[in-house]
Amino acid sequence: MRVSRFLLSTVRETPAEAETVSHKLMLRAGMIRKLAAGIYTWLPLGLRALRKVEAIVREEMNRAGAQEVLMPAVQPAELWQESGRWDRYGPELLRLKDRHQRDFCFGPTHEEVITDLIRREIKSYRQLPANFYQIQMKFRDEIRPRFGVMRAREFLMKDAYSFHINEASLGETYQVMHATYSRIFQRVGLEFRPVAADTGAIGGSHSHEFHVLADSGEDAIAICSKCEYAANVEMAQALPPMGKRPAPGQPMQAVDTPGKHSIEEVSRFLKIDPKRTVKTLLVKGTGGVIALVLRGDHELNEIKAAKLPQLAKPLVFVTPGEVELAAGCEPGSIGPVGLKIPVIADESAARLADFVCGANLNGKHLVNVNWGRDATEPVVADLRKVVEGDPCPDSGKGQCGGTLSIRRGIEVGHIFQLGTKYSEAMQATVLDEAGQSVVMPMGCYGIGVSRVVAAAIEQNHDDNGIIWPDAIAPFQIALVPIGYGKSEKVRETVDKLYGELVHAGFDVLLDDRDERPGVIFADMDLIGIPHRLVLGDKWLAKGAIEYKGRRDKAPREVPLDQTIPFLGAQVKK
RNA sequence: CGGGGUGUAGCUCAGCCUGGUAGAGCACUUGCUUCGGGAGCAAGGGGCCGGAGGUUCAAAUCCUCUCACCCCGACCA
Repeated sequence: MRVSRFLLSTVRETPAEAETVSHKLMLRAGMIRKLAAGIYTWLPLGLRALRKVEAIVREEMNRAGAQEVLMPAVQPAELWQESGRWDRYGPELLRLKDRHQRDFCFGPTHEEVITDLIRREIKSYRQLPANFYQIQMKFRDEIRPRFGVMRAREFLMKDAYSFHINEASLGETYQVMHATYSRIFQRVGLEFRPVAADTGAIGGSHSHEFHVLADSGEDAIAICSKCEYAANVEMAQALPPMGKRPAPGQPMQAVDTPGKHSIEEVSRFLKIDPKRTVKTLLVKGTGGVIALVLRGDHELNEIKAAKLPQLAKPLVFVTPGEVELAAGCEPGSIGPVGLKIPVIADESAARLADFVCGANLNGKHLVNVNWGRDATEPVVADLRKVVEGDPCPDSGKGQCGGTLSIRRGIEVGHIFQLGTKYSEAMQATVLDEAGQSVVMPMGCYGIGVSRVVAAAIEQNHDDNGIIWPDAIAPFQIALVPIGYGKSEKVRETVDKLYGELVHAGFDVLLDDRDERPGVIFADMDLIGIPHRLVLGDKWLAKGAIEYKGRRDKAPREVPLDQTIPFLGAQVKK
């Protein structure tokens, strides 16, 4: 492609609306333009990257034996009423009426449509297992679209749905999809982790999210230094500390801590490690108020806490007034000693001896407190968020000896074992070997294709712009002539080389504009072309060409007649 | 949906407080010079100041109402 015939809409100044790096760079590089909140046009440059991601996804899905279909974006309400989601999905479902006032929606996902299709088309266990996918625009009327295409309302998604005769078959396909997703993100060229995820409202036994690691990611992920363990921090199990609780030492004693409330204030005032203190949080239980106790340096994991049977379903903290009633003091001075309400302590807090806690009296704390002796032995549970350096729970496979580090991630894929949630509601059955009607267990597997593009930029950029991984770069090679308009020889040589490169199968962008070199270099860096060739009269005289990889600090010289084999070795296909 | 903010040239913004002929830089067009890291000079095109009402002799500016967009929270590929 020649730049003179390509819509290269780079802008020097960052549009005010953009906040994140990928959003800024996608606008500046001329990849996308906004039409409305969360709704974007993909310009030629952006679409090239998007299509490359799409192609990799399609190849790997096909390789995994999935069949491509294309389902309608607009779907009749009846299907959604049948699955029960017409009412449950809420305002995120964009609803519309046709000229006959019949209800439709713009598909945010396609479980209903595929289940309807399959219950009509598949009758026998002989046709199973079967896995169908599509790559198609979805619409979700997000409360707050942001970060450009990272969280758009309209976005390109690969969604796949598998159907099975039994759970064992579902488990097998799930493993295949897990491996397929890993291949996909590996090929795209991103640093990623499959992460154990909460099955939550959707139910089912297994779910993994695939996260691209990037500092700007919205999710915190705990990753093991030694093994493959990775989990959303919300999910990551905190192992109980090793060994037994030490025996009580000193007798308990009340101390004045005037005006000191937070753990930080109290521990600094008493010159004590926050690890020797506990914090007490009061929440609503199914009966009355319940106290949750954590070690001072730990934070409550609200997801874990909400799962405790003793607690009210959405986790609710009590008001300061209710704290006064239950503990007899302000929130900064609560402690487990003498509390008349049930106490649930995190494993680490329960393992402390001679610790510091609030005295349930304003301005006072207790030191050398011990469970059993001073405070009632608490119910023990895993309540806290894991922190950097925690031992790896090792997916239950024994001790790997690694420690956890906390990284940020962008969720680009999610795989689920759905079970029979939809097939049951919509009566998708087949006959098994014995001629019995069986409800098909299902799996579903999504990849945010357009989000992958943004995530790739979040992970790969510098001050000058995007740095594409070779596999999804809109162009692999930037061919930059110096003096294209002036030097007949340069033009001839560059045109010839361009033809040869294209013939050799490279995606080449020839910048044949009558621009100063600085402008061209800046543009090529901004749009992130991973390999750059520069040719001018001074190189021609040497019979050589200049090559620079986008990440390289300095360019190097390549004999002109070696250009193609040289690039063959440089460019990853 | 709650809280905060912004709408003026294609982009980034000034002008608004204190009403009186709509501006700058970048981008765009033309010419000349320049030519390995976002050039210089000159000339030019481009605005219903988000929209609707009002106050006033006079409104980008003051008032009311609307719409759109952005940022912070709960959701998700």
